Amino acid sequence: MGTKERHERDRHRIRQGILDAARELFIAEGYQQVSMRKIADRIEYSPAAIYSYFPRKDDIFFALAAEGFRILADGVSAVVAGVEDPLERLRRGLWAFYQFSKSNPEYFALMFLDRSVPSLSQDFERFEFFQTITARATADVQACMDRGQFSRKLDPAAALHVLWAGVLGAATIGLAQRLAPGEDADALAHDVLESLLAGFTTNLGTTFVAADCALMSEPVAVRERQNHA
Amino acid sequence: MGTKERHERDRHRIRQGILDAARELFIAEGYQQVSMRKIADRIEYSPAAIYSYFPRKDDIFFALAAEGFRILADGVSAVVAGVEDPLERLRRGLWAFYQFSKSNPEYFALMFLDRSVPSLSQDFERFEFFQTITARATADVQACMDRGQFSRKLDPAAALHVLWAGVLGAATIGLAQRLAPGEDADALAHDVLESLLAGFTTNLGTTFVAADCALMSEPVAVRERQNHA
DNA sequence: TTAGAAAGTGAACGGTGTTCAACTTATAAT
DNA sequence: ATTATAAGTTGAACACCGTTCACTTTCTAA
Repeated sequence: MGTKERHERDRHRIRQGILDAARELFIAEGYQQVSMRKIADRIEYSPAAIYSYFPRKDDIFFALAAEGFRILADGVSAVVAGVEDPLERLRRGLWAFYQFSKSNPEYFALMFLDRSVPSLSQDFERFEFFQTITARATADVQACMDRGQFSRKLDPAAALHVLWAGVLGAATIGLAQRLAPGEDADALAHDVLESLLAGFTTNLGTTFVAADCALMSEPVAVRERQNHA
Repeated sequence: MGTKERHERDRHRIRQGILDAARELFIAEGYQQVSMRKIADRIEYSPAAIYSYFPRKDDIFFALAAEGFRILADGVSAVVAGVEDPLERLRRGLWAFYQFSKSNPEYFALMFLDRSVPSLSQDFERFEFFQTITARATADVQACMDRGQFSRKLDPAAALHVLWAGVLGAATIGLAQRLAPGEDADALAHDVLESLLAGFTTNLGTTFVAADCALMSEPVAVRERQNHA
């Protein structure tokens, strides 16, 4: 009979309980404040019990990041759905990305900023996120090129990365509160996005390969003179 | 007699020793790995002794971040020195910023990414960095506008923030290794920078105020349905 | 020489991630 | 129904962490 199945269901239920507790702490107080003991308190288990569900604390955050990618992908999809113009689709999708950084700052930081969960770098869920979202977005860039809204010299995948990096930077600044007081993070994100899109209409020979990159590479000598007056 | 002065010198010397030890650990192993006890071991004092020089651990990182801003400002200044063309000055300065993120990743993360040292948000040294560097860079943007290299509709300060955000985003992606394998962070940074500069030549009505920002603001509903199959 | 301040320390507090021998519980086989 | 075995859970411990504080040492100034 289905005792095995019941067992599996129970395990899954507890696993979800751990994730739920972790997520609540994580969203409310941030990555640093989530501890195994706090999670254990919340689910009324001992801290050691968690380790049979998640061998390392990082694995919990890996799972949360996977959730984050799903949430982001859903959000972007929802915003883009039904919009015909590819340029407008790009605009809205990227703006949804920025909005995600505002409404889910902890998720955003975990997914794109934080380097203390190294397993995230070769993420699996991120790969799925890339599949569903970037494939569509790359096609949109291509469509913009075909329609003459973008320069035909662009590499669509590279161009998308550029847009992504720009919005990521604006979101990061907004999040880290590294703006002078009075600056508006929304305006910054908007301007970055529009500037990049405007740049893509230009066909003034941007190569989008690392071609003339070497010319700029003369690295800045910074490691010296760390002691000042 | 100068016993008072000697005392002050001694205190300064030990203070520097603490910073040196912290910096070595910090550069070699990252923010997370620096502990008061490790610093104390290195300078052969007890952990408690540090607290009379730096009341909180954060204060050490605040001081390190101040160093970082000095190093960055010097690096950018050195690269920009002697270059006449304002556009080229911007290009080189921003590229130096990107290079800084590669050669001093821990400094970069501490200064621009990390949110766990909240005192950094209202930094004093950062203010000086803004004074020296952004004043000059803003003037360069203005010069580019005057020469017709940039659209005359730009707000120079806002435009500089946009450039900064773009490069920051590319640097962040390079640092967090959130790129698909095979992608080149240098090429990305280069492309972001050139795309933005290209966008600034366009005068297709980018307002650079949060004006039409509201139109895009329809926030993405993401907080629901966090449980999937 | 001595009073007093300054500097430095050891031990502790409450926290962290993680491990492991032991204990309890529930299943499966006899 | 009893027992052997597996699964699940736990308390205690280990080695860390930032920080505090009573105490000792060291040095200066009177």
